[in-house]
Amino acid sequence: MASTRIVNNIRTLRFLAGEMTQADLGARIGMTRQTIAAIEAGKYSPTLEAAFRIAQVFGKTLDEVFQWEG
Amino acid sequence: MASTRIVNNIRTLRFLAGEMTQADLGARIGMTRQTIAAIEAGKYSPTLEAAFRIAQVFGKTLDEVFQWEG
DNA sequence: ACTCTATGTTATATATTTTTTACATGATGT
DNA sequence: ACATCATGTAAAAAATATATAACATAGAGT
Repeated sequence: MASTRIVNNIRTLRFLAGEMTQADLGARIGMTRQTIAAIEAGKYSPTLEAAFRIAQVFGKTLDEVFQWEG
Repeated sequence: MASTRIVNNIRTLRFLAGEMTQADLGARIGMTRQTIAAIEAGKYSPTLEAAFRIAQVFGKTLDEVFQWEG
């Protein structure tokens, strides 16, 4: 359960995108709502490919969506 | 063996960083040289956390190191 | 020719992410 | 009160990433 040191603003981005739901986001990128929830909660860090797909939905770069607390 | 659609310039960055070796890079971020080799070759996409560590070694942002062929 | 060093590659094991299924709760609407 | 919807959460299975160990090759240096 190694909670990651990566934070993200997916929640905010969903809100700004017309209150897009976790399920909607998941459906758009072929991922379940549970996985979206876990990533938002920082339970584990997604695959780079998953991260790219998420960022693309919001038209953002990776670094705009995810930040690393080195 | 689902080869990923993510490309990277780790190889170039290693070269520019004084021909840093795969083993050196791996040691710096706690990863084996085999894993570095596989990532360079695009055999699979790294974890977002692994990607952050790699980018940090070269002082680059994620998007400068990894690009997505959407 | 020999010895290093860096890299490629493969097979197997371990760790981590993601899916699937299921149940729970709070908010909203009828 | 009831139904619906978004979210939280958890356990087990499936998929994927990473480690470890081993063997191979090509290049540089002696």
